[in-house]
Order: sequence, then structure tokens, then C-alpha cells
Amino acid sequence: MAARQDVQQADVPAICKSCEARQDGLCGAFNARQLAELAKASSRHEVPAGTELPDDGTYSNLLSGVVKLTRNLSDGRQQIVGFHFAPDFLGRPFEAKKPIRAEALTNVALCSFPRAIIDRMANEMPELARLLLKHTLNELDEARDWMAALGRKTASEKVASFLLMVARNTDPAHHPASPISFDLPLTRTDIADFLGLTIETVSRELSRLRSDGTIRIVNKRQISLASMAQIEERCGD
Amino acid sequence: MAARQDVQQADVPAICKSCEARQDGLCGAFNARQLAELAKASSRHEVPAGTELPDDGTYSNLLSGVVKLTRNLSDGRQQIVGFHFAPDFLGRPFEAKKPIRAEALTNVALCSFPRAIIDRMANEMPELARLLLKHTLNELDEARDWMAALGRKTASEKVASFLLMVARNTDPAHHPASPISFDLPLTRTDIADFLGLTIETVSRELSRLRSDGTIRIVNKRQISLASMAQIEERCGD
DNA sequence: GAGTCGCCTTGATCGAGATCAAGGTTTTGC
DNA sequence: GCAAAACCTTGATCTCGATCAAGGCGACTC
Repeated sequence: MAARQDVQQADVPAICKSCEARQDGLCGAFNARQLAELAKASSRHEVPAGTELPDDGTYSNLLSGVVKLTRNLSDGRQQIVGFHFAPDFLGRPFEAKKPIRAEALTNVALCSFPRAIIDRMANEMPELARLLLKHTLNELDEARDWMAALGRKTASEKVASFLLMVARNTDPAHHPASPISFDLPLTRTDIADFLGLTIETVSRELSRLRSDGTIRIVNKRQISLASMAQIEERCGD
Repeated sequence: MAARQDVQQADVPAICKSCEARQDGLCGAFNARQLAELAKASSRHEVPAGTELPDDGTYSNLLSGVVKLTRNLSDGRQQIVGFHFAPDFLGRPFEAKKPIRAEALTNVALCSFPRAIIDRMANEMPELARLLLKHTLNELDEARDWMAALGRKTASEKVASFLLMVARNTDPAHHPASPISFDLPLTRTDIADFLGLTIETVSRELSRLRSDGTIRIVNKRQISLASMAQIEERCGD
């Protein structure tokens, strides 16, 4: 675990140009003085797909890539309880009662800061505290949305909802009526573990959506949709 | 809807003696000056079982009773995405993308404050902001826990997990080896909507646990367990 | 007390999705 | 390029939980 590789290139300051430039994730919230302080304490990492991201007392901006969060039952059954897509913000303060593991699904670039610094800044800066709270509430909404899917949707609605989620994260501003194509950053096993299904069912439902004409399977990992609206109809909500 | 009844008794100040006395929920966090300010702006309500609690721009301490949170699919399928047991803290800032409804399952007593006051206090008082964040993270952990149950547990594991949850909320400090009995504040329909099952399956699994000797069904709404540990074994995690 | 209504239980049957099995395709390593 | 491994698809069959159906029990009304 934790095969993190430091990639401290001289020309990329630690709280990285990418962070500052994007003004998204958490970094847009800081002023110049704070960015300077963070720069000293932060570091940029790149980790290959499959790496577990240990809870090492940091927060990170996810600059690129996709991360999954999983909960396991004692006999090995696995449930994916969330994803992080760039430019999300990762890491959590306070101890969780039951462990949740984070793992990179694709190659991932992170910019991490010690939690203590952010926590101190949040004390001085109510907007930052609000932002953290808002962020957490969004995660909560998403989790509850997927609870409804897990508990009450059929297999084909689950698969459609999943595709819609990935499409939205690929291009949040996409026009609902125009076609879109995207890579699935997950194996069929991961999709199944997210949707509470088996890989066979996921495969069958994807094939069904293809023969319907709802999706085109360019290759195993790349999907294209005629429109977001069309897949949305099949989500059940 | 929203048949809230104000119960402003002269001898119960609005930020109520019960709140102050308990030092739990959110109220333990405030100092005397803040409590005085809150007292002016807050009010105590009691609502009967079955009432919907509208999102009216307040936070509330739940003094007694149980509240369910639900998400509905377009065709009426329902999923319960969370419960609040006394002395939880209810209400959320920021707008949710998809609506979640809150409904009293039992008669409920609430002490509510306008959100604006709490938000202002959170700005002045980082510990309060932290407390709100911690609270939200706990809800997130719980939601993720139930995602794992919904996606990967069998019907009997789900029912066992549910009973354990109610038992724990009834008496958080209960010794794991000693017997415990408690009321189910839910109908079979609600249990089913929480666990992603049908009422028939819930009923059958309860009957099965009874004939196992794991539980005793005193009456439809009252259960007793030989021990928490015994039911814990059947939860799959 | 009889009737009605809401809620729960139990039995019989059905079906969506799991499991078992086989083969195909893509990736990786030499 | 070839072999091995990993991943994916499709078919056949099975099973868990859903659905359909009937009846029980308690609370409330008249």
C-alpha cells in the first residue's frame, strides 16, 4: 500500500500552478498569503491506477483521475460507496467508526496539505469552514441518492444511472440533447460493486442498452450516448 | 401539510430547559450569552406521528421521537435514506439538488432556531462550525454504511442490521452481552422501505429470527433480544 | 357485538438477477 | 510473435426475494 511517489519538479510549486490556475477544488477559496503558506507545506503526488490512498492526515485536491471509496463486509463482499472525480477534494477530519478505503482507479494526480493547516485556516476563515461543510453535504446528498438507487432501482435503471453519472462528471456543462462520449474509468467488477450487481448482469444490461440503440460501446471502456436526455429517461427518477 | 403546532408554554422557555439540561444535540456547545440569544429566537414544537416536517429554514434539536428521511423515485417507489433519533440535530443549510422529505414517525418534540442565527454564530465560533461538520460527517458515514447493506447484504442480514441499529439508538451504552428490549418506531412498510425489501420479506425474516431464538417478538412493535452480540453476528459485517 | 379498516403473517408461485459454465477479446510479458 | 493472464460476454440454470392471494389480529366506530 501507499506507493506514493513524490514528483517534486522544480518548475511546479507544491501548491501547484494547476491548483491556483483552476480556482476549483478547494484552492479557489484562499487568498495569496494563504496560498503562499500552503505552498510551503503541500506537495504534489502522482500515483498509478490501483494504488490505495491511505488516510495519512492530509487533505488533497484531486487534480486528475478517479478515486473509488469502498466498504467491505467481513466475508469480502465489497460495496463502492462513492467516487471522486477531478477536481474534487479528498480526505476527512475526525475518525470514522468503520473504515472506508480509497483507491485510485486511474492514474491520479494529487496536491496534498497537512490537515492541521487547513483546520487552523478554517478556524480563522468562516468561509472556508462553510465550504468544507457544503462539500460534505454534497457528498451526503450523493450518498443518499445512491441509497435510493441501490434499494429501489432495477438492474437496468442502475446501469443507466451510473452511465449518466459518469457522463455528467466527464462534462458537467454538456448540453442534454447533444451526443457525448466518454471513457469508463472502471472495470465491470467495479461497476458491479458500485451498483450492487454481478459483473454478468452489468455486462448484459450494457449489451441491452446497446441493442436498444441507447448507447454505443466503442470499446469495453469507451461509451457514447446519443444524448444525456435519452439515458436520463431510463434512470427511474 | 406542515401542521406544526406551537406549544409555547409559559413555564418552558423556548430554547428549552430540556435542551439546556441535556447538553447534547447542539445545545451543549453554546455559552450562556448565546443560549439567551437563542432563547429569544427559538421555539418549541410538538408534532404528531405522520406529520411532514417542511424545510422551513430552521435547524432543530430533536428532543424526543423518531424522524425518517425519504427519497422517492418518479413512480412512487420509496427509499428511506436516514433516521433521526433524539437527541439528533435536524435541518440542513444550502439547497439540496434533489429533495429529501422528513416525516415524524412517532410524536416528536423539537426545539427550532432560525438558520441565520446559527450560521452567524458558526462564523464567530469555529468550534460550532467544527461541530456542524463533524455531525454531517457522521451522517455521511452512516449513509455509506447503509449503502453497503443495501447493495451487498442478504435480506436476513439487512433485518438483523436494522434491529441492531434501533437497539443501539435505544440505549447507546447498553452492555453487549445483556438482554435488551425496545419498541420499533416503524411499520413493516417503513422497515421495508429502509432495507430495500418488501413487507412480506421483512415479516418472514422477523419470523425466522424468532424461531431461531435470536429475538422475541413481544408484540408487533416490541422486540427483545437475548443480547446485542448475538444479533451482531448475523449482520454480515 | 358486529362491521370495518389498517396492519401483519403465512402460503403458493413467479421472475429478476445470481450462479455456473464456456468461450472470446484485450493486455502483458517474454 | 506467442503464451499467459486478466477481463468481458453470452448462455443455461438456479435461487432469493418479489408478487399474488388469503386470512388473522387489534383498534375503532356505530
